Amino acid sequence: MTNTYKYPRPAITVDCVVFGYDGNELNILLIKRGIEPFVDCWALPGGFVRHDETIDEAAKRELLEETFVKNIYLEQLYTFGDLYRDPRERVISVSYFALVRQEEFQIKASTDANEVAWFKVQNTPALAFDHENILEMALKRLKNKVRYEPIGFELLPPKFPFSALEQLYESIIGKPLDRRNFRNKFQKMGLLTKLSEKQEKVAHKRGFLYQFDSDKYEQLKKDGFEFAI
Amino acid sequence: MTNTYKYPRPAITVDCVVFGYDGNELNILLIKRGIEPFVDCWALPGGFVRHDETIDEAAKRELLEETFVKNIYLEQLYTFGDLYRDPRERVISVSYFALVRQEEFQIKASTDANEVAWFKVQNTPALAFDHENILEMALKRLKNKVRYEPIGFELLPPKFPFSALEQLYESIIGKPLDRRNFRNKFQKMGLLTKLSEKQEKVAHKRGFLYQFDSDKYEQLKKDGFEFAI
DNA sequence: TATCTTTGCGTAATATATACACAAAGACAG
DNA sequence: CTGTCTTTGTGTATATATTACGCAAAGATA
Repeated sequence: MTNTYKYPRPAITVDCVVFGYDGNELNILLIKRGIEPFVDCWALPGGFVRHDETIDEAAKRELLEETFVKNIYLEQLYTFGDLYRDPRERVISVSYFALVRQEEFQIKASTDANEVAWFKVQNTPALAFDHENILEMALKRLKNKVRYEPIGFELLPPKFPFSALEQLYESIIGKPLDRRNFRNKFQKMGLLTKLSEKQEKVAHKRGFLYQFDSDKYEQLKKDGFEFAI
Repeated sequence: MTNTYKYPRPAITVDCVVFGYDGNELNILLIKRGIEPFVDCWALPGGFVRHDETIDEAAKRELLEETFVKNIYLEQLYTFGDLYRDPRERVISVSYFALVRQEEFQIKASTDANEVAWFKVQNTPALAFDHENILEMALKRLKNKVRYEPIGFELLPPKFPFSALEQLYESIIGKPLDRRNFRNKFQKMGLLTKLSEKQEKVAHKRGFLYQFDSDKYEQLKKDGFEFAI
């Protein structure tokens, strides 16, 4: 590293891949752009990094502005730095990967004259810029990560029946799991607390609700436990 | 994303964590800084991203300038964007993670009046900026990655005895492995070609040399094979 | 020729992953 | 209130993978 270089410098943005689960399918949050370039095109929520905030703060802020949800699972994904990602000028984008409980989430009606909507991951529209690449990378990361870290719980409500957990895993991994083996494995891990409450308003036998025990998880990790499914 | 923002903008750098293996220990390449800030302090090789190159190209270029090695294993690691990483002004750094065959490598004597040297990973000096954080992250990534992708071969010479492979894995993972189980596992995978050549100039029974068969690996991957050790 | 170090190999014991089926709960329709 | 439908809840046998472990032969050196 020699001396600080001069202008022109690339602009820096953050883009967030926000995953939600509606109890049925894995969804992703998109906004419809109100301005050029790619006006009226769907895109990942994101924006410029301010000079007085870290990149993580920028991601949190953008997410809050778009989703009104705090204390979300958020991690950095990858940085996209090709030359012509943005037709206006050079823009380097640090992408983030977020998981939200779609239930708790209120879609903000048209910020900056933007539409905001959930799309099924399996059925997304064409996206602005290189956002399809970003989404693809996020999906890969989610699929890998869900198998060796208990991040699935970030997508579920705090109390859930076992079947919800299984369906979530199936929809992320993309293939069916054996229900009995899945239950056995999870139960042996001891990360789930069985509540006395049951599901309500279901047209069949009601299942018990469970809670993820994050304290227990932290404790087990210290002893070398490795989550895997 | 609204409109392109104005100056001031952060500067963008790349920093490379270059791992090498000398047949005995895992090493990392550092340069001694010739200018302020952190003059005379050891640091990761890196530098500013030019306006006409992608960030990957910047990393490759910096690496070539420092190491004279091309066609290296190189992947993006993480982007560091805290406000005061660099005391001069705001600098966002995209870090990369590289593996080189230390044998093939020629250390360039004092570029820009800089010293360049290999350090044992277990015995690194204090580093400039937040480079210790970057190194820590790179080490974690390496330890994880070496277990589920055959990247270890990037550090070894093209022909190596089985013991070299085992020692490499042990020094990366940081604990001893059972020699027989390690061999069995690797041999069952079928990724190694046994050559008719043997080790030379060793004061004990000479072992056969092996080669990593990357074509076979690509082929197996297509059929759903997953490398793991 | 004895000594030293490393190579090269296989099997038994244990743990983990997979495959698989049936009875009970509860809503709803008739 | 009875039958039907769907989902819940559970256990075992089999196959597969992981771990632990010891001994003879090669080759250099003294």
